[in-house]
Parts: sequence; structure tokens; C-alpha cells
Amino acid sequence: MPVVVNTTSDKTRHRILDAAEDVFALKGYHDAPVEEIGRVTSLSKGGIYFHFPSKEDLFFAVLDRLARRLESRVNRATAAAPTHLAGAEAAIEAVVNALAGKRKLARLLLLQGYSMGNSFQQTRARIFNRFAGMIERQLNLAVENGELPPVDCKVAARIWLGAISEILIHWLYSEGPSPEDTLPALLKMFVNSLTPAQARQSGDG
Amino acid sequence: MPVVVNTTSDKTRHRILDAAEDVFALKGYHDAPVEEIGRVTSLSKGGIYFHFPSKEDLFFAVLDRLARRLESRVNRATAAAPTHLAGAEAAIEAVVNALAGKRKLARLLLLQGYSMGNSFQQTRARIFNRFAGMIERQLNLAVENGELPPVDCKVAARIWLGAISEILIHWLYSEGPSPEDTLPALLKMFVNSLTPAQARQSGDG
DNA sequence: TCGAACAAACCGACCGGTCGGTCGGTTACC
DNA sequence: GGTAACCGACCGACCGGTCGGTTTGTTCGA
Repeated sequence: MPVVVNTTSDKTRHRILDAAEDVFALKGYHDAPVEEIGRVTSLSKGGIYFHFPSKEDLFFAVLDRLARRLESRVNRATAAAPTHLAGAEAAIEAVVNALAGKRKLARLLLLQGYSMGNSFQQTRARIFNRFAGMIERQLNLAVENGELPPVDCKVAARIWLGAISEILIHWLYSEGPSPEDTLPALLKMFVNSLTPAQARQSGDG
Repeated sequence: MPVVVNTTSDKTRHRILDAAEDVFALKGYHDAPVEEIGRVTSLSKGGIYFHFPSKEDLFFAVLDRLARRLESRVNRATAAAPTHLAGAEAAIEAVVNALAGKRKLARLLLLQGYSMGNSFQQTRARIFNRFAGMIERQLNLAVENGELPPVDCKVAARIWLGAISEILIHWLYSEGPSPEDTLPALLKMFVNSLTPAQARQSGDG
């Protein structure tokens, strides 16, 4: 039942993906010559092209693998949550935690994805849409379940996806503390944003 | 007092910036040959290079001009707001409104730089930091003024900058309705996120 | 056990095209 | 006649992709 195929070829394929992940993450699409991926793999350019039809395809394969891994991690986190709202929080937390420790992967997923130019945009959109969808689904369930008042879940999911993305990107440059430290504040605002505000007393400061 | 210099040269410089704005916005940095900017300007490649030392410099000049314009627009909006919290809202609204009507500029500011490679990241960070700072300042004032309870204004500003950025990017891809339509929902969540939530009743659905 | 036969995996020189940047020269204007 | 503005042919580097050829591994018949 498991799809066991060509062992040798498969192993090499993964070696190439690993190397490409490193090189693309570090240099971006255009500044990463295929030859360099070959160097890291101890393979020639021809060897790479034996396994992948083009540089673009290789790049897409790297991103897809990464997104799939992250996605399953998020799914596990949401499944373990006691409520749907907690599931949404867990989803956000999972993404941040997964990328906070790994600058390389964060760079790849959040920045270098754009580096290919216009032809890549659909893929970026697809990946981000998938994650937005995961948050949105949790929020919808939370609303149906009465955990939340009716809110625009589509917009909310997009907002918070953007929020964590920007937090992570900023961390990538700023060399500041880990974004995991800002998680409590972020999650608090997240929940607050979805629940009606208390009647505010007029300013007294 | 205003720096009036070389009229001829200055005019051409602006013509080049205008053309570059178009071409870069449409094609992205990497896929926009300098010659094409020349074609639009009715100038030769050499003519371009007489006014700008490199393609990178030209691109940065385009971005700077755009960011500066947007910034002054935001400043005007915040200055006109009755409270500091309203100022923060106005800042967000101003950015969205400014870019919602102009796909071209939004693409340029939010996407097309990345194909330049890593040297773009610093500029991206600088621009985003400026806008985050503008929001943060308003929030700090609002807190000082008692319009808001104490919140982590740095994190909040970054979050909401990311939110509007992602909303706009998604709109750029999705060809959906204008992001101005999501503004009410967005601003409501924005204010809610900064104010303590009502005691929530336990789920009853 | 050997080795012929075949294919999968891999090599790396090379091609073709692109494009940033240069530079000797020309034009326009004072 | 001097200078700022501009031209455009050209250079050189880079790099994705190709392809004829070599190596490695596997199969199978004698």
C-alpha cells in the first residue's frame, strides 16, 4: 500500500530538495544558480536536471514540501485543542513556533517565495490561502458553536495570517527576541479582536 | 528655500521615475530591463544611466518617492483625527484607501521588490518600520491619554501593519472586491483587539 | 561465475540568450 | 568652444538548459 518506488532515485531526490531548501532560503530564487545546489549535493548540474525538469519545478517542489509539513503540524495542533477557538489559537501558535526556531524556513516561506517574480504569485497565494482557510474553518466552527459572536471569519483569518507573517518577517531582520515572546500579547489581541469590547469609560488620563 | 535646481535635468529625472514606476510595478524588478524604461521615456539606456548610477538606485528612488507620498497622506489623515485612537484608525484607513484604488502602486510597494534579492530586504524593512512607527506613535498617545488601556503598542502596530498588508496582497491576487469593503470589519476588530473583552458567556449553541 | 547487454544515474563542456553597465561619440544649448 | 544631456553599439558576465558521453548497477543466459 505505501508507495515504495525507486529507492536510489528517491533518496537523491530528497537530497536535492534538502540542498535546494538551504540554497534558496539563503540566496533567493534568482541568486541561486542550479550549479550551487549541485555543489551542495555533490551532483553536477546535469544530475540535478535528471531529477527535476526545470529550476522552477525544483523551487515549487521545495515550497510544497515545506508547506505540507507545516500544514500537518498545524492540523495536529488544532485537533488537540479543547475548543474551536482554542483550535484557532493553536493554529497560530503552531505556525509561529514552527518558524520561530528556524530562520531558514521562515525566510524561504515568507520572503524568498516572492523572489521568483510574477510567475510565482499563484503559488504564494495558494499556500497562504491554505493557511488562511485553516484558521477560517476553526473560526467558523467556533461561531457555530457559540464560542464566538458572529464575525467575518474570512476577513479575520486573513488579518491574523498577515499579522503573524509580519511579526515573523520583522523578527527575521531585527535580530530581536524570538517571536514566541510576543505570542501571549498576540493571542490576547487575537481573542479580543473577535469579541465585543467592553463599554469604554471616557478618557481620564 | 525650496531646492530648485537644474530644471531640464530634474524634469527628465521625474519622467524616468514615472516610467520606472510603471514598468517595475508591472514586471517586477528582475523582469524589467532598463532598456524598457528607456523606451517608455523615449530615452536610451545611456540616458537613464546618466541620471541614475544603477538599476538598483533607480528602483530605490522609485520606492522612496512612493513611500514618502503615502507617508504624508497618512500624516494628514492622523492630524485631522479627533482622538489618537481615531488617528490610528485613520492611518490604517489612509493606507488602504490610497492603495485600494491603485493596483499598480500596491503591487510595487508590496510585491515587486522581492525579485531583487536580499539587498531589497533592508529597504523593505525601513519602509515598513516607518509605517509601523506611525501607528505605534498614535497608539502610545492614545494610551497616555487614557483612550486605551495599557497595551503593547509595538506589537499591536506590527500586527495591524501586517494585517493590512496581507489584506491588500490577497486582493491583488484574488481579483476580489476592493479591500475598502473590508475596512469596517477590519477597523472594528482593530479597536476590539486593543480593548478588554466582555466577560464571555459559556457556549450555548 | 563470468560477462554481455541494457538501462538508470550522472557528468560537464557547451550553447544561446539576456542584460547591467560602459564609453567614445554626437547633439543641443549657452 | 565648452559643457550638460544623451545616444547606442558593444562588452563581459552570468546562467538555464542540453546533450553526447561515461559510469554504475542489474539482469540473465551460458
